[in-house]
Amino acid sequence: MAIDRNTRIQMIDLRELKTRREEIIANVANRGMQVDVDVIIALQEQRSALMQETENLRARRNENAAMMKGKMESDRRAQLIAEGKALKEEIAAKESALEEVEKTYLAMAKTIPNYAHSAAPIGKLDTENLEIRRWGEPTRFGFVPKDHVQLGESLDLIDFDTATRVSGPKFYYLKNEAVILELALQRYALDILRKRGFTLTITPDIAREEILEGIGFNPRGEESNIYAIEGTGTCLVGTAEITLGGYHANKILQEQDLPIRLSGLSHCFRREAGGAGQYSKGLYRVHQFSKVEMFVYCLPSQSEEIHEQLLAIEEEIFQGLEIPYHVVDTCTGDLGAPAYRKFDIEAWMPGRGEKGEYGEVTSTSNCTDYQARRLNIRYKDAQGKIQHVHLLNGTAVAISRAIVAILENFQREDGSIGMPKALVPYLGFDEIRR
RNA sequence: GGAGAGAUGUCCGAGUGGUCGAAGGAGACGGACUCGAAAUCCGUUGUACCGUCUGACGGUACCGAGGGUUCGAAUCCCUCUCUCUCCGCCA
Repeated sequence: MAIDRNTRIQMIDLRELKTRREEIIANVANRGMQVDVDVIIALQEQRSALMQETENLRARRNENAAMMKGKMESDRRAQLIAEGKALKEEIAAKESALEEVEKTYLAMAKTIPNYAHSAAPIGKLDTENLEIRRWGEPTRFGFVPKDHVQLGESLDLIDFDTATRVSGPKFYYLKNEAVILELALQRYALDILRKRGFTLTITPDIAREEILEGIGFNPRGEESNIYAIEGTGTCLVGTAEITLGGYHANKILQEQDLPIRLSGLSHCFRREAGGAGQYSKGLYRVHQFSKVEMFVYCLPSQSEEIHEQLLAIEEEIFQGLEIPYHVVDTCTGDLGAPAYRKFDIEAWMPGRGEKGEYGEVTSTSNCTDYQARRLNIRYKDAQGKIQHVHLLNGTAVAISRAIVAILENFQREDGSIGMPKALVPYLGFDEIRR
């Protein structure tokens, strides 16, 4: 019965499936994904045909029922009832056939990724991302620098061992000045966002599975990075992007209210299943961290410009922290299904790898209408036409990774660590020393 | 956690199984009146999908969600979710 309710669950505009077929096929290939577009088109046609047949039958049923409103001879009535019963069976059969086709159609259609920006570099691996800008030079030391794990231990700032005993691997206690540093970073970022017109929020750390799916996360299954909470239909959020995107789910927004800029401070939980490896130690990849996230709802015509603005804010934040970084334009294979274009900031981390490396600290994506379609977030334009909004997200500061960058870049030969000037007012101290 | 009440369009709110996509009111929009405004009067005012000569149109679905009964369900039955009130617990 309620089949067409599910048709909302789509990502790209499926009405464009046939008209943009070549483009979609090329995009799937550029992203290194496997989606058989022609099978989906065939299913779409089947679905449409079955729908028409079903609807015609329903029209006849309605007509038949309407004829029985008044009084009539019992013979006539008995005849109409018999016809109605026959129709009912036909409809049920047709509906279940339709449901079958529809299920497969939608399941496959959901795997089609968003279109990609024409300027996004084409490539499969993150090593094919394009460096578009570099700020500052990698920090040089007149001594052998330590990594943040050593620094955190010697200065009694981070305790991984106890956290492993209490909570498991990839958890940590922040201690002493590191606690103040976390809070200072949060406040520093929030103050900048407030000046840039964002509404500040602290979001729930738990969200419903539908919302996770709408944003494009996969709440279930082996490969899922998400912690599901048994028996509740909810999950621990992987990022406030989820709760900020869910904020206006199923709403029709007013054009004059756009763009809506939200920032969210939340904990972020990642299972990182099977994520052990070279960079598994330390704060870089952990099960729980705090993050200040930016999220924007806007008109389609605004999204590219706002994407640049989000990147500019991220750069402002890291320049204020005096941390050398570069910006990469993420290649098609590394975009993920919802993103149309994505920029990452990778900060210089002296303790990473042999001689220091850049490591991702922020990421900002323009998801165009892809998430909005799933979350059913629309706006009414001047002509009264209802259209999907564009959604963008970006990291203001992921605290754990920012701490990695600060500890490693600001370390001194005597083992103490200086602090970025911009943070001192929030910290109440300008170095960490034992 | 226990007990009870409820969920209808942008909002409030009515709705004996057929005449209900849904009364009435508010709001919004358009128009009349006015120098202008208020008041008054008239009209318009949901979304999605399928089809189409893509234009106005035709059809189907939607009264919290899912299922059932019936020739026919906003209306009857079952399940779930959410909201409110009271009690308990608690930061």
